[in-house]
Amino acid sequence: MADQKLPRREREKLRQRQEILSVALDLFSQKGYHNVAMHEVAAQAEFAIGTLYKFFQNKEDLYKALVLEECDRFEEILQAALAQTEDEVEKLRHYVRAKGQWCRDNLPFVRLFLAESRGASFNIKAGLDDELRQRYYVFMERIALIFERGIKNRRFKKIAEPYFLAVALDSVVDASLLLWLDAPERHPYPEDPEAVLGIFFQGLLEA
Amino acid sequence: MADQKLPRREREKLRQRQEILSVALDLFSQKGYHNVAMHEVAAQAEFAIGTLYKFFQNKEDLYKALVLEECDRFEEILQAALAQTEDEVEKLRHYVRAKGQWCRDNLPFVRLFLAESRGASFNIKAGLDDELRQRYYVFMERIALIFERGIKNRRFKKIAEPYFLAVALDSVVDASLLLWLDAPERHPYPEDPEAVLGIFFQGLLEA
DNA sequence: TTATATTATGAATTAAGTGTCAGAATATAT
DNA sequence: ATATATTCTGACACTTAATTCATAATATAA
Repeated sequence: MADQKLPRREREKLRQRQEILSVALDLFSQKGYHNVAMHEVAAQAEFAIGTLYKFFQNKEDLYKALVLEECDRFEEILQAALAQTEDEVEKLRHYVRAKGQWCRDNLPFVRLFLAESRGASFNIKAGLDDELRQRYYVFMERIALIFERGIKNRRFKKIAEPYFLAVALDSVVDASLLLWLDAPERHPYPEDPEAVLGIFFQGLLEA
Repeated sequence: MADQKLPRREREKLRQRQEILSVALDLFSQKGYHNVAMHEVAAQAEFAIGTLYKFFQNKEDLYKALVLEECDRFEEILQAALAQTEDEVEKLRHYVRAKGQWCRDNLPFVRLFLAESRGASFNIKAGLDDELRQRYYVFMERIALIFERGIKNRRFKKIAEPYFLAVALDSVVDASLLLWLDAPERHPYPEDPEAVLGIFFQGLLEA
């Protein structure tokens, strides 16, 4: 971050912006986008409403900024995890572990995302949905590439299309994290990525 | 349905109720719950607003009725599919096929569900979310039982806990249907349940 | 046919929440 | 210290949409 290079005033502003986003994330994730009034965000962040409108054109704009900036960070972390090794199996392990870790570190956002992300409810015009879906597809292509290379290498059998394998793996990771989120006492956090990957690596059918 | 036993007036009422629910489903699935006004539902269904409030206490109540009744039908169909055979592998095939078929037959509801179901946005107090989650868990237990029996039978290797296998399978089915929904030209409808089940049945790793 | 009961109607009420803007507060420049 | 520019403030205007209820329409009974 080049924050330090900016004049004091600008840095101050950035901090305020972050503060607003952070408060908004908390409130949205607790009560849902539609049940949070701009007044509430303002009050909680200790600004006047008018000030929020200095930073964000409107409520939707605030929400978009929140989601997109959070997703940027998420993607960076996953990229970094994938870059750690060349080995296909290891890449998958890193991916699963990093995704889990990030979710653990960003619970409020995860909750918000689960609650609102698919939300045609107010995103239909916003186009945020499309942007996120697009990003998701692009990322899945990356994971698909790992499977593809693994298949070329003869490390993997081609039990399905690489892209479908990617989406399937990702959705099982989500499912395992969701179980943990919903009932941590019954489904402890899946520390070991093998719990998920085992399903893909080993076949279910007895020979 | 015992509709025929009811006096004419009552049957008429039931039909009206269905009509309202059907219109509401269409509108909600197209524009999202929050972007549909009761006025719109009334207009589309050719009733006065007041009439809607004869049938449903309020908007949320209407939505709940819609979702719960639709889910009832869904569950019935899946139950029926599972009851068709005793063979574990066949049961899984029937399940995957029936779920896909139902989704195909109920696209508007599927869209609505994807858009709103997780929605803490307005369900937090409604408790609908909890009810649906509960039902989901109960249903997953049923699928888990299939895996459990298969493991006991030595038809399946125990590559993971039965319950987790159930949730994983279900989430991969969802993922494959979602791909089709989002981009039917690129990801054709998965007619053959083996496309999904193959991932579970065969292992990915080369021996 | 007339009286009575039931049901449907939609204008009016109420509530909630977004976004504006004139003026207050604060910062910067001279 | 004063003038000027910038930023912050929050009361309020305005919109939107849920719900109510007095009245009209319709059905049923006598």
